[in-house]
Amino acid sequence: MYIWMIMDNTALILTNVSKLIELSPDEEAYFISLLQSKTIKRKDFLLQAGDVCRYETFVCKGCLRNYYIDNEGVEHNTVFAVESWWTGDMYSFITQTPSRYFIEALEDSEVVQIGKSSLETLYQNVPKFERFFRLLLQNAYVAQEQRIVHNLSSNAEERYTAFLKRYPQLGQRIAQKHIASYLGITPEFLSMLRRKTMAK
Amino acid sequence: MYIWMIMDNTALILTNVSKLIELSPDEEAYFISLLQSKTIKRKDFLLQAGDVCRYETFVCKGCLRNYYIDNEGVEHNTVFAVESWWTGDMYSFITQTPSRYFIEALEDSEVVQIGKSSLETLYQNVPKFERFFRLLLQNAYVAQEQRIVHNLSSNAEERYTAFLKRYPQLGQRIAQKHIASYLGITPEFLSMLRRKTMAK
DNA sequence: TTTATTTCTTAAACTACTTTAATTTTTTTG
DNA sequence: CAAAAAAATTAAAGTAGTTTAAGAAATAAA
Repeated sequence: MYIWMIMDNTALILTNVSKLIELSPDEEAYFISLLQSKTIKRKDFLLQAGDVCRYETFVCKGCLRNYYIDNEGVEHNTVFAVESWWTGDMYSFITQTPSRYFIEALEDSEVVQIGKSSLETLYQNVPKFERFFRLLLQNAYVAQEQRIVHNLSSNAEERYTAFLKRYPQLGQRIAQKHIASYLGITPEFLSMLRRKTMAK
Repeated sequence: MYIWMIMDNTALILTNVSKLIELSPDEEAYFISLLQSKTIKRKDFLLQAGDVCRYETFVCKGCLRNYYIDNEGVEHNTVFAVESWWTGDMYSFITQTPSRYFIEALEDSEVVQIGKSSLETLYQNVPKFERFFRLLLQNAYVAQEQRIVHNLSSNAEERYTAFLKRYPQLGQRIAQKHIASYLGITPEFLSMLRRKTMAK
C-alpha cells in the first residue's frame, strides 16, 4: 500500500516533467532518486516566514496556499497550489535567503521535494533540467504578469469571474475568504458579488 | 563623435553586466560585437502589440514605457525603463510569439539590443551569460511578486509614496498620467493625492 | 514667440468597495 | 452526535477612488 502511493506520486511528477522535457528511463530513475516524499497535515506549514526555502515542491495530492502578513498583521494570499502544481518561494530557494512567505496546507497533502544541492547535481548530470526549471520560472513570470495586467484593468467582479474560469477546480475547493484575499477584496464583498451573479 | 557615443553606451552595458557576472576582455569584446545600437525618437515604438519581440533591449539613454490596451481601449502602463534598465517583452522574446504589449519612447532614447539568435550563440560560447539572463528573469520575477503583494495590501497613496521612494528619478521625469496608469488610478485622483501630501 | 495641444488641477456627484456588527450556516472537534 | 469554532451571509453606514466637466498651466509645434 505504501509502495503504491509512492509509485503514484512519482508517476504524476514524471508526467508533469515530460510535458516540458523528454527523459530516458535512466534519467527518470535518477531524477526520482533525488526526490523526497512528505505528507503535510491540514493547517501545518511547508514554509514559514523567516525560514529559508530549501526545496522546490511538487504537489501530488491536496491543496496549499502561499501568503504573507502585512505591516498591519493582515494575511494576503498570493497563490494556491493543488495536484500537479509546483510551489515554494522561488526567490528564497534560489538565493537561499529567508522567505517572507508562509505556505500552509489547506488540506492533508502529499508532496515530493527536491533540495537545492540535489537540484544543482541534477543540473550537472542531466542538463535538460536546467531548461525545465527555467521554463517553470518563465511560466510563473508570465502568470504574474497577466495577474498584474488583469488587476489594473478589472474590477472585483471581473477578477472573480476570471479566477473561476481559470481555476475551475479551486472555486469549490478553497474557502471563500481565501479567494477573497487572493482577489484583494473582503469576504463580505465577495459574498455579495456571488449573490449578485447567482441571481443572473 | 559617433564613435564616442558608441563607446559610452558599450561601457555602460558592460558595467551593468559585470554587476552579475565577471567577463574577460575577450568575452567583453565578443559580447559587444553581438550588440546593435538603435536610437528611438520620442513617441516612436520599440515594439507594438502583434509583433514578435526580437531583441532584449538595454536602455543607454532616455526613457520608455511598456503598456497594453485593454478590451475597452484603455492603456495601462506595466513598467518603465530608463538608463541602465533592460526592457522588452520577455515572454514574447523567449517564445518568439506575438506580444500583447507596446513599448513607446517617452523621450528620445538610445538603446543597445541583442537578437534572439545572437543570444543563443552567446550562450554557447560564453555560458556565463545563461546565468546573467536567468538572473535578469529572476529579478524581474521578484519585482513583479513584490508589486502584486504591495498592491494587495496598500491603498493608492501608499503605492504612490512607495513608487517615489523606489524610483526617485521617475517621479520628476514621467508624466503624472503615466504614473497614475502604472498605479492603477486616474490622473485626477493622483493629482488630488499630491495636493494632499504636499500640504503635510 | 505666438498658437495649438497636451497635461494638470479642482470640485461636485457618483460608485465600488470596506467596515462593523449581528445572524445563520457549515465545518471541526471532543 | 453534540458542542464549539470557523466561515458565510446580510445589511447599514462610511470611505477610497471614479467620472464628468471646466479652467489653468505647461509643453510642443508653427
